[in-house]
Formats: sequence, C-alpha cells, structure tokens
Amino acid sequence: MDYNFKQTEKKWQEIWDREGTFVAGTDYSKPKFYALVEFPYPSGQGLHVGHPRSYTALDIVSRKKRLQGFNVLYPMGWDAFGLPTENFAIKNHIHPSVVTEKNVARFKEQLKSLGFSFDWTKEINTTDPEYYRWTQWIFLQLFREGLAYKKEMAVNWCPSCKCVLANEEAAGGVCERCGSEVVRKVKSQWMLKITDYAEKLLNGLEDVNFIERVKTQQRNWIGRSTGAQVKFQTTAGDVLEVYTTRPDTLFGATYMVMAPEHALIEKWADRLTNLEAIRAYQTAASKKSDFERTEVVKEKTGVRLEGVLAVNPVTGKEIPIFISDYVLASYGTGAIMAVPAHDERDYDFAKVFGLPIIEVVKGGDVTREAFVDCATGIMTNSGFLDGLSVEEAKKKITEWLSEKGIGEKKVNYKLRDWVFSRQRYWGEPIPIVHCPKCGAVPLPESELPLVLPEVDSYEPTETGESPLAKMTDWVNTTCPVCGAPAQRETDTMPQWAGSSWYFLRYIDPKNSDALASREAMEYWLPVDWYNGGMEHTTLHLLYSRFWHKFLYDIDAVTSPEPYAKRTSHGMILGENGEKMSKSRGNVVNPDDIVNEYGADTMRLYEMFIGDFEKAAPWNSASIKGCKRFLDRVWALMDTVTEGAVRGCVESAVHKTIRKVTEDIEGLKMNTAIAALMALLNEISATASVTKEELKIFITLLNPFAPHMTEEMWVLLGFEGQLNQTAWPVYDEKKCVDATVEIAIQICGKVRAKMNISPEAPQDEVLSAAKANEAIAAHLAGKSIVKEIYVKGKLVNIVAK
RNA sequence: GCCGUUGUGGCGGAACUGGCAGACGCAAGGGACUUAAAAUCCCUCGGCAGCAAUGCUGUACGGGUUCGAUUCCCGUCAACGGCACCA
Repeated sequence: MDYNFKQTEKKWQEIWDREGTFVAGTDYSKPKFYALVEFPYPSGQGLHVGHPRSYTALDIVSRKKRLQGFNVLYPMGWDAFGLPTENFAIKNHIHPSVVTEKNVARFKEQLKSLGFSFDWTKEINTTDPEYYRWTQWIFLQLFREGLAYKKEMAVNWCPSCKCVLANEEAAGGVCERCGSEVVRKVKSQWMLKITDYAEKLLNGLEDVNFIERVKTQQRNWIGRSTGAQVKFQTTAGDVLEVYTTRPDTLFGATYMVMAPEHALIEKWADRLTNLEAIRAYQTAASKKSDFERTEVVKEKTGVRLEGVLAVNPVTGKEIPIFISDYVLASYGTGAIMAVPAHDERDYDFAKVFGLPIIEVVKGGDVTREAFVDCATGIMTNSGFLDGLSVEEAKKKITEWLSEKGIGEKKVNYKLRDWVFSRQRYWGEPIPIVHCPKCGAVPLPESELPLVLPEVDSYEPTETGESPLAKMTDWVNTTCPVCGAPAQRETDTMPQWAGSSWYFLRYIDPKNSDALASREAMEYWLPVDWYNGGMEHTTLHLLYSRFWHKFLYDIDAVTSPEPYAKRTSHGMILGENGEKMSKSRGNVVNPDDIVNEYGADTMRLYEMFIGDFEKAAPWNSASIKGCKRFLDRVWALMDTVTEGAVRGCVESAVHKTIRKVTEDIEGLKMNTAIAALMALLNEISATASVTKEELKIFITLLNPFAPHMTEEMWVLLGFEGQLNQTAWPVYDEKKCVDATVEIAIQICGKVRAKMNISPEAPQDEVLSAAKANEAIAAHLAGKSIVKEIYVKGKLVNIVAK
C-alpha cells in the first residue's frame, strides 16, 4: 500500500484544526515551554522557503516538548505594517488593509499546509486596532517617563520613499528598502531614548543564553568605551570639553578639533577672524550625507579657528583649534583633543596641516606613522607620567584630572537614540496632540486605540509630511488638557514598533485591560527559545529588549529580559549558491515542493539540508533522498510483527533515542535525521520490524514528519493520537554494545582491528592486540616503547 | 582597518572533551527486475599503486606540541558576515 501524502496531510491538518490539538493549555501547574519564531511580514510574494527553515526547527522542538509533558505555547502572527504593502496600495489604489488581509490569508494557508503546530487561537496582527492600541499605550508610557521626545535633527532621508530612515535602515548610505541614495535633511522627529538603556542592554546579555555572535554584535552595536571627559580652557574664556579613551596621552595633545556643528563656534563668531572660511566649511559639511562624511579613504580636511586658542591643561601650552568633519557632533562632546603621535586620524590631519607630533609612549617610530597599538609601552615626554606603563598612566592622570577638577572618568556609547517617526500612512498613529498652549500632549489612555483614518491617497506629500497631514478632519482636534483647538501628530511609528512587544500579546491576545494578564505573564515569560535571522540582531532584537526592559522598570511585565535563549538560522540560497531573488530567477516556491513531495518531505529536507546556523544552497535532487526515507519507513508496516524490541537492535534503538533527543535540543536536526536513517538501515537489514520498535521509531520521527507518523499510528492499531503520547526514554546501560570493534595502531597507524568487550580490562586487551597476527608481524624485531589503550576505541603500540 | 565566523570527497555535510576522517544523504558507475522506462532492490564510490591482500597519501597552506591533531598552539592565505573617522 503506497503512502498518499496529499490525502493524509490534509486529513491530519483538519483534525488538528478541528480538535484544537495544539492550543496551549491553561493548566499553569504544568511545566511550560514558550517557543517563538519571528512572525512574517505578509508580503505579496507569499511564503519563502526560508520561512519554514526556522518554523520547522522550532516546530520540532515544540512537538518534542509536548511529548515530554510540557505545556507548549508556539504562536504565530503577522507583522503587517510596512512599506511594500503601502507602495502596492498606492500603485493599485487598494486600501492597505485589504491588501494585508489577502496576503495574510495566503500566508496562513501556506503555513497550515506545512503542518506547523501553531496555536492559531493566539494569532495576532500588528495592524489590528485592538493590537496597536497597546503599541500606542507603550508609546504613551515611554512619553510619560521622558523616553520619547521630539527633536529637530538631521535625519537620513530617502528621496524616493519620501521617508525618514533610522540609521539602521540606511546602512551604507542607501535606503534599505529601495536602494536609493540617502541624503540628510533637517526635520522634527520623534525619538526614543534607547541610549538611557545602553548599560542595561549590555549587562542583560550576561544573563541570557544567546548564541555568542548575537551577543558580540549587540555589544559592538552598543559600543561601550571608557575614558575621560576633560576640560580645556580657551582664550575665549569658554571651556572646551572633550572625551578621550586615552587620557594617558594628554601630554601629546598638540591641537584640538571640533565637529563643524559644534555650538561654541557660534558663540565665538565675533572673535573668529576667518569666519567666512569657517562658514564655508560648515556649509559644505552639512550638505554631505553621513555616509559621505564617514568615507575613510579621503584625505583629511578642516579649517583652523583663527582668534581662539586652547590650553593643554598639563603642559600649559596654547594649542590651535580646528573644525573638521572627521569629528562627529553626535559622539562624546563633539570635540576631541588630538594626539597625532598615537592616533592615526590625528596623525593624518597633523601631516596635512603641519602640526607638531610629540611621542608620549615609547616603542614606535612616530616620524613614520602613528604608534597606536601601544598598550605595553612606557610613557615619555609626559612629566609626572614618565616611566609609567600606559595602564598606570591612565589611572594616575584620571585621578589627577579629577583632583584638579578638570576632568573625570566617563563612559560613552556608540548607540544612538532611535528615530521613531515615519512620514507614512501604513503604521501606528502616534497618540500625541500638539496644542499651541500646552505643547505635545499625550492622548488619554481611554481614547486608545487612535485608529488610522481612511484617506484618499496614501502618497506622502512633497514636503515629506505624512499622508495623514492632508486629513484635516482628523488632524484638527482639541487639546486633551485645555480643550483649545489643537492638531494631531501625523507621523506614524516605524515597523519595528509592533514587533518590539508581540511576544507579550501572544500570551493573552484578547486582553482588553492590559498587554497581557499578570498571571499569564508570570507563567509564560520569558520566551524560552526564540529563533530568527541574524539580520535582526541589532534592530528588532535590541529594540524589543529595550522596550521590554522599560516595561519591566514600570512594572508592566514580569521578567527583566524578554528572551531566555536566542538562536539563529542560516539563509536558504538558490540552487546556484546565490541569494534567492526574483531577478536571479532562482526562487523556489514552497507550494510546489509541498505539492510534489508533501509537507513531511519538505520539512525533513529543510532540516537535513545542512548545519542549521549556516547558509545552505537548495538542491532539488537531494529532496528525493528524504522522500525515499519516508517511503521506506512507511513500507516497514509490511513486515511488522507483534513483539518488543529485539536484542539484535536494542542498543541501536536506545542510542538513537539518545541521539535524537539530544540533537533536537541542540538544534542539530541534520544529524538527528541521519541517526534515524541509520536506524532504519539497521532494522531493514533484519528483514522485519516489531511493533514496539516501530512505535518508538515513529514517535522519534513524529516531530519531523507529523502527518505520516500519525497515520501510521492509527494503522498500527494504537489508540488516540501519537502527538498526545510520550517521548521515548532511553536506558544508558542499553546504549552499550556487548562487543565493539577497536582499532589497533602501531605508532599511530591502524594496522589491524579486533572485536572486544568494551568492559574488558586493559591488560587483556593489550595482550590480545599483541597476539594479533598482523600486529605480531609488524612488531617483529622491534622493542615496545609504550602501550596505550583508549577504552572501547583503540590500542596504540609505540615500537622502535 | 577593527570584530566575528568558516575552510573536510564530484556535491550537501558528519566526527563526543585530542583517539579508526568522510556517518547520513545526493550525484555518478555497475548489476537485478522490466518488452521498455519510471519506481524499487543489491554492489562500488577521497587520491595514487596493485588482480588482490595491502601499502603510501590525504581535513586551505607552512610550522609546532603529542604515542596520536579535522580538533590544541604560532604564522600565512582565502571566503562570508557585522562595524566602520565612535577619539
């Protein structure tokens, strides 16, 4: 009897749906397991074969955990706000919500066809007002606590999307979405003070089980550095403050540099004798995008501030001040002390302007290049620091500065505040009213959700304002505080907003009083295992940790970190090894694979394709191997006999239970499947299978191929559903074979093999080895220097 | 430039904590069944030499430690990912 995957898969998917098989339980006395995968953006293209890689892996983990007695929550939803939908709506004059609804339906059908054990009763959609009501609520809390503020600032502006982009979305100077060149534009923007949480976000990494490269990337992104903030007196009377990580080199500071935007320049305007040249430089710098400004290759430029000098606080010498775009206004104090002898950039600049280069750490040759990597060097030309190590000098000078009141220890971060405004339609409206008298006033929580109004056109205005600005009926309102005529904020939130807390809503998606009930959060939080792409490490993952930590601080959630464990999957590439894309013509549609081979084969193949964390090219031919395997498992039913596990396969069965159990936990699905294939080969070699053996086999296989194994369960005459039974348990003692084949080496080279009991004493094994014919021949005429026996593995005889 | 990851057959990939390299699968070749094909089943499958037993060689490259190294150490090269004038 051949296996009809189409009929069987449909049958079980309907049963699971109808019976609510995978609905998370409400019995909070049971141990819980919360598995999470990144919810998709329901694009018009439909599901990508990359989605199921992650979803299948945690589906396997979830199914196994259920069999092991855990109360499992494995939810799914839609991250549905976003530009592609809006752009599609603009082009085709269809409301984004209609487009979203259609795309969601398609995605849902595709996900169901793959047999994932999602709890669909927890389904959420970020564009649902009942959902974004709480996204807005979180914003109001951030506003109340002073973590949301509006700021005039130069922002990354995409001229094509007519939209402000976060630094993260403008990487490399191009728009992440459309690829256009990003320019700078000054706009008033809502900002979130993620920098206030830099230290907490960094420290929190110590307590979570994230794969190391995720932690490293987050640490680099936060970019903590320690140094000193130092005050330099100037001849203008004002203090020019700088941040440095190398206070030890203070004696070598021969000039200073300020960012072109530095506020003191305006203050000093009267004194500056070359103001015109300075203005010209400022203008030129302001026109450049962040990307142009940070191009490393170019030669250093700048203008000296004629008329004002600074005083080096340790040498007492007057030193010149420059402005240059190699100093960033947004980091530290926006000004630096330049130590050309020990900093490459300062060195380059000093060379261009012919400035003195004074060596203060011995060991390099500062006439040729900057001596930067000088941690082991000894101080010189540095007065009271001379002869100290760099480390000692840092400590001493910092103490000295602090005693004199001209400097103090300081920590800085590369992390910037989060630009939270978008001038688009398809996002959460920001619940703020601008009152001429009261300023920015938060909407009362009782008025949430602030629903997106219907508009005629979704296109942003030419001035870059949100399409909502054109909706005067909606925009014009009254101030919630004083009742005077006021206007609504027309910017919307970025797509990251809805995804920053969605895992909280899954816990209790219908709750109308809170994000989720306290009781449910106490039980389910934190997420036990979160899998997603590496591309979200510094954006989504950091943002959501920030929101969660904030919510924890205001006592709105019950755990300090949202995710206990984070793993990451590699991309699935096209057959040619390149990234899958329409333009490359190498896209594989999951629907086609499910149609031709079935969901179980598709799931199995995606797990067998290779190391889960690494990128893997798709290979149509290899899928057949997985199909063959399933067909052979199905065919076992032809030779099944009543009975327990036979002695001839007992250790193989127990070893496989151990291997599959451990490998699923370690996300090594490829070797778990290989172990099942190997066990099948071993059982097949005996030309029959007992019912108990097959029962264990299909239980182990169930998380991978749930449809076929459920069907076999019924056909074998077992009661109920396989997914509601118990995961097999192995016996460590039964994992041991009576005899094992060991290698006998002479000087590290295998010369013979023999079978022994793994429990045989060393003496016995060694003499048996030496008695071996081939070994004896090799040893003839030589004297034995050393004999090594590795239990159950090998014997090595060293002879001369 | 800095940080991180990786380098194993024709291909995807295995190998615990230093212990028989190439598990498992794909592709390929040979055979069985078939009028034929598909499917299925059996055999071979890193390289060189040999009918074979077997020997030598082999985990990017060059060294080192060790009885023994894909694994540890030093150096070199290459690829991928992240950051990139962050003082």
